[in-house]
Amino acid sequence: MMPRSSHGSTPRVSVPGAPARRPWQDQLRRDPRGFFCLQTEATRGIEVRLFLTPALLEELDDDVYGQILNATSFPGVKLVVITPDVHSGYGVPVGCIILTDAERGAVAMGPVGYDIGCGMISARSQVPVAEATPERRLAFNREVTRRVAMGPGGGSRHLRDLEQDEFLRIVRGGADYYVERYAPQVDRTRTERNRFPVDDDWEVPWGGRGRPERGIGQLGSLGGGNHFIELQACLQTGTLFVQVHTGSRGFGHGLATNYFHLAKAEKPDRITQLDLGFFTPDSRHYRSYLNAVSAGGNFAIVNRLIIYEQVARAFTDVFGAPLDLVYEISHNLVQLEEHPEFGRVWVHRKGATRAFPGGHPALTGTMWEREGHPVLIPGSNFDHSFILRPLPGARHSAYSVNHGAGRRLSRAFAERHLDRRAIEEEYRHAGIVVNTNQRVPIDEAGPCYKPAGEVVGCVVAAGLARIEYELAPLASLKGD
DNA sequence: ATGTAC
Repeated sequence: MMPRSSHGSTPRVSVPGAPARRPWQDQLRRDPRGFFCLQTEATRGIEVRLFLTPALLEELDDDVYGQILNATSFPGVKLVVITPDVHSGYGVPVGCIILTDAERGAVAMGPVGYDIGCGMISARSQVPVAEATPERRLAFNREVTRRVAMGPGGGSRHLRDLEQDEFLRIVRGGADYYVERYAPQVDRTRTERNRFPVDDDWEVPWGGRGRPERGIGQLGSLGGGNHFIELQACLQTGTLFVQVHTGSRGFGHGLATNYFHLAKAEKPDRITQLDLGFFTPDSRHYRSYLNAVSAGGNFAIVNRLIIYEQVARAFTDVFGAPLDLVYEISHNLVQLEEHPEFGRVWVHRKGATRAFPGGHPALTGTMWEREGHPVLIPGSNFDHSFILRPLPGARHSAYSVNHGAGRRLSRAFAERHLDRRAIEEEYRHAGIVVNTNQRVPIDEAGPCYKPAGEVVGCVVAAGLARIEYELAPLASLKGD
């Protein structure tokens, strides 16, 4: 039996204090290419493209506007794109893409964030959905819980006591090194990038502010917050899928913290928080920070591969069949790309996912060159997730789409106003097994997120991507 | 996001 759509029953919760109409909305003009455009004195003449439905626009927090203006404030910005899952971040919105000039522009820190390289990995099976009985959903969660550490502070279970030298080889060599040395069975062609290049003369700032060395013992651990592992039913194939969301743990966080303090020391008058931190090419830390992003990105990729292997073992134990990797991709990075309108640019994706359609030069010679690479979009653990394929229209959004449903309720608001018992009962009724005790982290529950179908619908309507697979949650694992 | 602030 195919599970029914769950997102339709996600209750709309009105956000208190949001005025019915905000003046900045009146400055938006509709562009015939399928987005709203904001280009004013306040944006310094920089074009901001907003991919939003009127309803999603209506519910935006007031401070998102201020954060959009922050996003236009970095030196050498050429374009800012807002995705339909946008919500308030720290200084720039989560759900934005910032293009800066590759030769003279800034590489900005906030638009990469603390969780450098955070992203998704998805796998599919040929196991019919009916095999996932309630008992097996719980068994799957138990088997995964045995193999993967979850929650803040969680440590590595499979690369314990890693020597610093070997850790360095991993964060320098990325998936190329990891797969060759540890996991030759993993298909390396199914990652967004196998390895971000790290200069030989760059050194991890061991012992620096942020202490990135705490990441050494964390390879293969999930983390907390919105990181998760999920067993899913695919509506198109009628088979089981699995999806993982995780990032660079204490390593990326430590690197981001370290370089933020260096940026602050350089421009104490201007840079007061990570979100406003940036380096221009004349900074002595410019190349060094880019190396840190590469190393953090490599950690995140390998972290996802390790967890995927463990989840695949759990899956095989419970369902007696293998998982096949679909794709691995980040939504928190800065990468050098060639853009038809803007030339060579640093593309910062903060809660946004790369979306190269078929025919994009960067895909030439890969298995994705005709149809584009898969794009992995999680919904909440009470809602559907999606695997998309980019379309040529994605050139208007800097070859990017959203990264999820987008938060709608703040964690604090959720803790205060959501009814835990009622929510846990809803999950039980929907047959969604949460962890091994059905305890739903309340600040991560379904109502905390926008309806994924509405958000993805906006991306589809704008011609950025098409839906390849829609996935309903069966079992959800979250730390913390 | 994060050995959950300075």
